[in-house]
Amino acid sequence: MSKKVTIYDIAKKLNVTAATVSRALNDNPKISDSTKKLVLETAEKMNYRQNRLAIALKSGRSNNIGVIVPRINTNFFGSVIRGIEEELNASGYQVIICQTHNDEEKEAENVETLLNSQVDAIFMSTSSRNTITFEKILKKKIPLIFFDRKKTMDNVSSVTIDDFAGGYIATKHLIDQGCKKIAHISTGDLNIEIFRERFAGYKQALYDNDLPFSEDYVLFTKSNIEDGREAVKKLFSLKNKPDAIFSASDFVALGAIQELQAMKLKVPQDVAVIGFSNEPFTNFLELSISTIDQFPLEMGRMTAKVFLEQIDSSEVEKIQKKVVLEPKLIIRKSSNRGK
Amino acid sequence: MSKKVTIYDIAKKLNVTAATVSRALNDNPKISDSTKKLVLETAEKMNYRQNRLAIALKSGRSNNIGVIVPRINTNFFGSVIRGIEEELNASGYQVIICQTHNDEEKEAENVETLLNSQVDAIFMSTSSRNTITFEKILKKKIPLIFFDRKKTMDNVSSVTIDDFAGGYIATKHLIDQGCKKIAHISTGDLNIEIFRERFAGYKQALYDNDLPFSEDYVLFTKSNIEDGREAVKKLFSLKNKPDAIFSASDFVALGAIQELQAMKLKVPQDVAVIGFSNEPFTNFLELSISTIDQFPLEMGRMTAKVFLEQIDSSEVEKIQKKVVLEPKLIIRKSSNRGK
DNA sequence: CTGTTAGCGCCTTCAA
DNA sequence: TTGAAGGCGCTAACAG
Repeated sequence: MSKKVTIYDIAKKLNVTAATVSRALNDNPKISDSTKKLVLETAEKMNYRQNRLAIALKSGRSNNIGVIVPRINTNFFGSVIRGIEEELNASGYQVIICQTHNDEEKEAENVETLLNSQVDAIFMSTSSRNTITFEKILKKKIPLIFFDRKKTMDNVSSVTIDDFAGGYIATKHLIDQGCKKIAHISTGDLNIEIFRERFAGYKQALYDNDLPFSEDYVLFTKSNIEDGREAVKKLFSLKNKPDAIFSASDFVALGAIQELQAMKLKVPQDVAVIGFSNEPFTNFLELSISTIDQFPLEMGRMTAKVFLEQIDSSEVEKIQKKVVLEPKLIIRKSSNRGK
Repeated sequence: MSKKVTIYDIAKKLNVTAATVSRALNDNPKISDSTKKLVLETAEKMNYRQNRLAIALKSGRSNNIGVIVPRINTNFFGSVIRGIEEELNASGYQVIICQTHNDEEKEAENVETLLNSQVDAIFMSTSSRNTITFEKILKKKIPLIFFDRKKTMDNVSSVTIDDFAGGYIATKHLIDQGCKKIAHISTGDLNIEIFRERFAGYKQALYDNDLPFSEDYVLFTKSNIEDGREAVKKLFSLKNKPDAIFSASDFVALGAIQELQAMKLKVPQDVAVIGFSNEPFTNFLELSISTIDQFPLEMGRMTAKVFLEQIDSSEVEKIQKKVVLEPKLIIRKSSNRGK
């Protein structure tokens, strides 16, 4: 009652061959309705369950997709993965999760393992500087799709938001509130495209509105609350203090606000603040935080869709699709001076 | 350069047999150092990568673990999965994620698919009332381990927190603050053990401290902020209004506090509030919310460990281990009246 | 419509 | 120490 039931077992019982059983199970037209029905019934009765491993080995397709993220327990990545899982599951795929903790080596290991597992594609939000790991994937002819933290490469699809636009509209919004001395706190280094883009959007907005750009107003930190507090301490020790902060992270924005309030500065009157990501907590606060929505759920769904389209299409031409979602400005109390 | 390299390819190149290659690759002692070295080098050179599917089919072990949760993009489940992935990855396992959205049918489907995929174990936080799905798993002799939302069954391990204790210490804490009319907002129905336990802990604490229990003070809702607001409206339309609320969800606690403040009631002076889960946002608020920490990361790690121990041990006796973590009371502003 | 055969990539006896 | 052969469970020609 516990050992595995194979198609041979049910073939034996019915005095037919395994091929017949296989055909019946797969709705193959070349089979009589009577035997098909018989097979299906006994399969049910014997509690048969197909072995996807065998099918995978035979067909060369595992129906598994590998997803690599820095870590899974953040709202952003959790939501992206949720979107991926939902979309893919409906098409019969399963999702294998890997975390890198922003470690390049770990990321390379994960890729290696996923390739060994014969995944049909790899979706990733990369933490790597170089691209050799990715070339390994492409060499294997398996689709690689970036989401959020992409790397610009040929033959690779990606789903991102327009981070430049995100940085731009965030900064423009602060300018519209009357701010003239806008600081920017960036998280991570500029090797990561998304942060480089947000920074570029910030600069462009300043430029377009005839505001000077100052190196002193740009800080690079990690993405923790405490980093936000530290950043504010530094910014407000300058002789020429800023009157607004555009943070590339909601957590840093929160820390910044906490520190500003500790310094008895009014938000948004004295200093307007806007974050990035629309983490749920930004809306729970008494002083709710303005931010940029990245639509992680849609990003995940879209990533899955891009893959599904890609495999549906003729293998002849490799499609590479660069989907760019529009970020959305969400104005809340931390930056709203009522125009 | 792109087609799959198998052990046969490298065998051919070396004029040996695939078996020899296999042995070399697996550090089999029965092989000369020279050929082993040669094989390893050419394998490297030819960019050989083992096919885990084939090994899985051969060995009957896929080295994949299925994890089933209601949904992945919450801090709690995200953190549990993170813990699981970290612990398991170190032992060469990969994690396949499935979401149920609290739907029993979906859960059954997920189990079915995972079994077909020959996962070596299933970890789950169940949304089901009945246990027939689980019996299918056990019949297949593959380990089933519950975490958080368990179902009491034989031959099944589980890792949970002591939800009874959680409900108890939360309620006791409110009593210690001088509250006498303590309401309880439960999320989900009482078919889910964790909520039943928290509720039981609440009642026991009242009983032990000679406080009366009243049905009027117990509400069942979903787990959204809005539900918390609604619950408070109901509770405060009673003639005999409560002076404290123990919510089984942080989100509901937040909604409750918002509504209380809207009603011009002081928290914690007029009404003390405590939530459950220690969602990060509870600590970000100006009026930080007291809560019960469930140690999700540890829970995930422990779940993985229980599994690893289980397979290491002799197969003869099925170990079933019921690990119960101690929840921790976290006192913050929403309930702290300074004794 | 059904049976036979072969093979996906690997490991593991059993011989040599 | 190495080779030969069989099989994990399934599907896909190719026959009949």
